[in-house]
Amino acid sequence: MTNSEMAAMFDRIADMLEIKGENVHRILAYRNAANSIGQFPRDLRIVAAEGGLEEISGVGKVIAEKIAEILETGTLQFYENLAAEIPPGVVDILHINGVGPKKARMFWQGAGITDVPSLEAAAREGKLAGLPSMGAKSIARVLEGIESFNRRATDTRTPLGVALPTAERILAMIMQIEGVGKGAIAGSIRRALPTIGDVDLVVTAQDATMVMDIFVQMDEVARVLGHGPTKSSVELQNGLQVDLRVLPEEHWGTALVYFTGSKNHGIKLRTMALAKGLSLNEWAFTPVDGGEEILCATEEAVYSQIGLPYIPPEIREDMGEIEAAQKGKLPKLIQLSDIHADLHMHTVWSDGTATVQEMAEAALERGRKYIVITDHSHGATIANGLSIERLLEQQIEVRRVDAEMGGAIRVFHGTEMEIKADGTLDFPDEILEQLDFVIASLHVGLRQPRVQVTQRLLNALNNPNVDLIGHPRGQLIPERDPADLDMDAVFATAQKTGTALEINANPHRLDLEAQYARRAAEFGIPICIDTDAHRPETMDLMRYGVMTARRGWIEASQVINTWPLEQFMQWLDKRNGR
DNA sequence: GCCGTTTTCGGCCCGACTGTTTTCAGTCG
Repeated sequence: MTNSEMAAMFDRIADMLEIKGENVHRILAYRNAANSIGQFPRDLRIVAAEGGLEEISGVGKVIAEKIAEILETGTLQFYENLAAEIPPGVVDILHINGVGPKKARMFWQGAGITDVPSLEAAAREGKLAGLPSMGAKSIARVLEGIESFNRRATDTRTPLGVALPTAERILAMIMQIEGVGKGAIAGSIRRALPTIGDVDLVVTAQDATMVMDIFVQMDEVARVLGHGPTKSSVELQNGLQVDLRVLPEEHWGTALVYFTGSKNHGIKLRTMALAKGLSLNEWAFTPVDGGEEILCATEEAVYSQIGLPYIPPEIREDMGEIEAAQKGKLPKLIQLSDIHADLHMHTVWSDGTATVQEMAEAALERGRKYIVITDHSHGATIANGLSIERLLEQQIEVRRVDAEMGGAIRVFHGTEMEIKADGTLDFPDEILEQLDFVIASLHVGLRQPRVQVTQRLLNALNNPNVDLIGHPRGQLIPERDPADLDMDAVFATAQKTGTALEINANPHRLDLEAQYARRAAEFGIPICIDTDAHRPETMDLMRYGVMTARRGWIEASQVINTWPLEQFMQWLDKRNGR
């Protein structure tokens, strides 16, 4: 069982305990454990063998024992017992917007409703009307919630690459409204999660009423979920939920911290504030023994009030950032402006849409100082991969373009080579030696058993001609889970060989994802952030890779393609034994 | 169920909006 599958199991336990009406703090404990496990970058089997499960935040004696039972037996008796007691459809009902544990339990035990279709039928046939607190409006709300539930039944979360542009468009529209001062995208988009539950926007205005009225009447709004004086929520036609908060400007700092989250980061800040005798919310710090409120117009002022330096939003996950801040050991995170190169892109030679020349010019326009042309190898038949003959032919063209660019941008020749299903590489060493830069990637056999798929990656790492592993885990967001890789073995090998690992900036990949990138960088493994562009415009997706790297605590010096050209060439020379 | 510069027991962050049992519980973030 993977970490994310185990996290899902603990989340489902929390759901079922909620329906049973268990103690809220016990439920929260399962949720916190699920959250920690889901973000944990190491294989729990190894951690369990080392006896270190209880060192994971939110995992105590009881949950550690449950993890061990899952690892040993493949299942958990506690979970099975709950699942036997509570029909699975009742847990689905809990996930309908507007239905919480109390109503889910009431529908089940009060009316014998055990799945979403029968809830919908009961609502339409008027059978909910007799239940407590189910007036006409509540019934209509349930039906709307079911409609939305069915629409997002396949994937509940939206890729960052879809949510961020939508959020930017809507925020820009709101900023046009008279009286609006500051505005920002907050929540999980600002923290750069690879997938987003809903869009959180915060703006300042002295009079929120007009802002709210315009917001809920936007053209692309499908329905209004809530419409209050400081907070409104809408669902867009594309299914995305957008929450807007409006506050006067003097509350900007506290509001932005509050709505950026994460929840656990915020809880820790509020707990620290309480230790100083201050209650913290989105409006202000309030002394608990009375006295004047302390307003913060900036986020810096909020952190300063708690005695901390500013913490960048991407690492606000309660994953050690507060402790690092206390010790003055926060990383100096990479920025988009640090990027000088793009080392993974495709052209018409394989499955790209532009020529070598056009890609070089597009990269130059974007301020890149050097690039590598890395078309697919012949094993990637579906992508029109290059034979050895075509690869060598392409090299002549790349050299010509490089010369013609006159030094304004350097254009290197490389490949994105298949790691074949049998574990061998697609080009022989004598060919690889003629290339400037070699990426090896998994595209096939991603569902192979753990030992087999891991060994293929280790084979590639152990080849001295391979400089970079492209999108190491092989996930596609949101539709394909990563390969079942032993990442501890991958990191140990990459550390030994000095091979770089990629953060693929394409929002459908974001691979390595942040928690693995963070661990790789801790191992001293070089990181490379690439767009994997198949057309000139997709070079603009670099920002998603940088956001992911920031979320992984990564500094510019750890990223190859922030280096000046000379440093990059020295690194290549050293790898090639020159 | 977790956790500790108040604590190994007794706490566990905080507020907005909605609908309804009209004074507050349920839901959400």
